[in-house]
Amino acid sequence: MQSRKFADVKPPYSYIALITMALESSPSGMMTLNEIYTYIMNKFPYFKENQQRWQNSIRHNLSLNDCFIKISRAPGRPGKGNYWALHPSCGDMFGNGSFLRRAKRFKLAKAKGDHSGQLSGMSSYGHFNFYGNHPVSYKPYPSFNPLTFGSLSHGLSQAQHYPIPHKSTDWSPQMNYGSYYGSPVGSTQGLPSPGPSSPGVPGFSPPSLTGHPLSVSTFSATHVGTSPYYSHSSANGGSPLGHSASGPYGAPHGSNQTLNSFCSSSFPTSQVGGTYHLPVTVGSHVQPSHPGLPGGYTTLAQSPYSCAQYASQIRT
DNA sequence: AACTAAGTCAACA
DNA sequence: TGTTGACTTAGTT
Ligand SMILES: [Mg+2]
Repeated sequence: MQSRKFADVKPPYSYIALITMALESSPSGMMTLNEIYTYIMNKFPYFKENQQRWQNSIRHNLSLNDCFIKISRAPGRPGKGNYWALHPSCGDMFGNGSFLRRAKRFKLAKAKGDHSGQLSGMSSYGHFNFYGNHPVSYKPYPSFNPLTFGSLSHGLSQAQHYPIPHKSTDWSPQMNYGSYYGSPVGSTQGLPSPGPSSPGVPGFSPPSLTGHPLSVSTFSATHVGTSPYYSHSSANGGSPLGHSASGPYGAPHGSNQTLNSFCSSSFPTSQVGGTYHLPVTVGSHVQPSHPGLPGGYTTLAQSPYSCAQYASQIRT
């Protein structure tokens, strides 16, 4: 009788739930608009149709709701659009047992003057630094010791990480929709699959992407080997990272240099306009394989998440 | 019925 | 791609 096909039934999730589902599935916690589209379409064939309509709604929701934030692309990273992520304090938005209608919206306190960015909701991230729109001075989180990062200039070998767990909502359809996947309630069929692991990149030990993209954390990634990347570069041309090298990196492409790279996002994320920018505090030590040649230091990348971005970029 | 979350259409940057 | 407003639909109280 009901020859209604799976793809004809609208999934029992609001657009906000769908976006959240997509972002949670991302190892980095971030996705571009198009990646969100793709995720939703792949997961729910229903959205293969009427794309103009629902994709408009997706954009509308991203902009309108404070639970979704915009994170700029890493400098020099090609591609269109910014990244989107969950606001680190939006908590569990579906605790009321409905993926269609939340009990309350997640709303930030009204922006007064220019000192907005304060939260109205309870944070589920105890260690999150949030200094959203603070104009000038950054105030580190209590458990964050600025002195920890004083050693940047002599190379960081220890990882300082403030673990902030990824969110992992159980997206199982609710009671009334238990048959959505054509299987008993409680089945995990059709649920978001763990995202692909970040690609490996020479010179970078892939950082573990646990935590929120905006979380303050440091990690180290040491690698010894050939460094084909760090030739002298200007603007954003020479370096595949899109940064200009400031150290004594006159070495020709492909020459043997010992590269000890580390990443350390030591400063709070900044917010300019509505857009968040990841810290640019990643560095590397270069020790030339031939004695006598100077080593050096340069700023290369951003946070672990930026590194992951760069990683996929370099891979190409 | 009032209140509020969510969906649609659409202008515009 | 992203923001915003006007309007509609619909769930909660
Ligand atoms: Mg938003």
